[in-house]
Amino acid sequence: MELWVCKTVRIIVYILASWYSRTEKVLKVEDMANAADQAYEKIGQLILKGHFTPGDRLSEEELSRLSGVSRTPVRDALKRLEAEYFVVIRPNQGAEVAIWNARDIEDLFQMRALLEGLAAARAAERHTSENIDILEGCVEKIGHALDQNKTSATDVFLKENKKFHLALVDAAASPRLSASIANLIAPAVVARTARTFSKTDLHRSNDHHRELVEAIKEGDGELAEVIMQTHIRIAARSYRLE
Amino acid sequence: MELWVCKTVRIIVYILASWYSRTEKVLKVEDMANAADQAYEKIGQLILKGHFTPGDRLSEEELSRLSGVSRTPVRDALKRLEAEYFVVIRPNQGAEVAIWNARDIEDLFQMRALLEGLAAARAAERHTSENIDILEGCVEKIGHALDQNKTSATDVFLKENKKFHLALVDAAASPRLSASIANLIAPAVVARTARTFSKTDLHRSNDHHRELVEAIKEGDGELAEVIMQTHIRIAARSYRLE
DNA sequence: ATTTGCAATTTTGCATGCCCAATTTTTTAT
DNA sequence: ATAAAAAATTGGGCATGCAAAATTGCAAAT
Repeated sequence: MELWVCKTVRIIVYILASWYSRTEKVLKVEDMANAADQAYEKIGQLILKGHFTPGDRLSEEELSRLSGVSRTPVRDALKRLEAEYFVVIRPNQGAEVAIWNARDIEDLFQMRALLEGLAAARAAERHTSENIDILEGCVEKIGHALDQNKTSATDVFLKENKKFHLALVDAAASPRLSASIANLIAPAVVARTARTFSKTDLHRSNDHHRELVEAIKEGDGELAEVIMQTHIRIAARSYRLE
Repeated sequence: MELWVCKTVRIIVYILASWYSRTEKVLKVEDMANAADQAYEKIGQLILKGHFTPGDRLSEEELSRLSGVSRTPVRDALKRLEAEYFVVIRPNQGAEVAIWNARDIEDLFQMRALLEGLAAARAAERHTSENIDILEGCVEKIGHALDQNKTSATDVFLKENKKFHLALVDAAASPRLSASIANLIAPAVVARTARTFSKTDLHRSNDHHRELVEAIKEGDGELAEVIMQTHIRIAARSYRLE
């Protein structure tokens, strides 16, 4: 058993960068017709890739050139990024990349734990059978991928994990809650994009998922809430530890 | 004692409309130079006054005429109102006044309870002496106003209550948390703008405030958190009962 | 009578030009 | 030489014109 732990492959997981990743969002939008979306994606990528670093000033004209659209959709994009705490806009003084400290990250994870916890509780009260099917499907697929010791397990985990969280928030049937949570998820990427997760971490994570589905199916909102809070606070801990 | 209860003046309190009221916001902004702010205020007022009712379509051009500014700042205003859940914007299909049901209101109060609770906990850890001075000043003034049986007690309560909550969120020293909470507070106005509060309710509310300040001064974050959650959930209950 | 397709109108989304506010630089006076 | 004031420059805020998408109305066919 000890041997097994030693053999555990420490997989590099771009956990937060791909969890609810921005690149995924690109793929999800089929046509990419909107100029504003285009600017939003481009600016987000520039920040994530490090072309702009926290504190850098973001000139509308420069962003307009870089993203290939005019200043109007760039302004829209900056507004969206401000809502997601990626940038800070001061009236008449333009925008700059938001600066993060340990406190900010801590607060964000706490906010996520509380709100996603509430979402889990609501999901327990309001779920449909379709919601459950999706959630169980995700748990199933991750479990199956982890049982086989393939390297693709990571990819499956990331994909299905994202799907799971989105489906759970969706099951809460609360547009405002969904919107608030969506705004909290992206920014964690800014401070640190890569994390290492052990296979045991992935197993434990999926155990949480399984427990969540059980609680939701039984309609036990309080239980679902605390499981979700635990789930996210553990993720926050891994995030903290280097 | 029974007599006293009977004599209790049931004060009409535009509790939520003035708690963190929009009209107050107008006064707070000195110059009112921004066209976008102007549009934001005007549209908000039109919704609150009932000129637009939930589900109504909001044409940019019409709003432009009504607010006296061009369509660009109107669009900005609509974006802000969307963030505050006042309106819903669908791509290429314009904006409409958000429709609320009991669930939505319930969720909003829950979200407020959780996030303002977190703010209280953080305030307990991060407060400065200036924060405490402001908080104690508010409690003091409300207490004094309630002791004298003047009708102006209501006005004092509304003003200082608002100040108290803003100061507490400010003491949490978390910009993201402040922003999220700010977005949650305004929309409760939409569904119901007037509430009746008894004098005992006002007393109890200020007792909560007093307890909060004590917990924060002692650095007891957990206590501050549950007090704040209780405080808001009780407000939500009064809100529910007709 | 209901539905489907097409056209006309309405309305949003985007580009661009102008104006004013904020910042920086230069000049002048002490 | 330093500080204050004024001028210039940078850049965001706003208005408006144009193009594309959606809604609506009408007509025709099933």
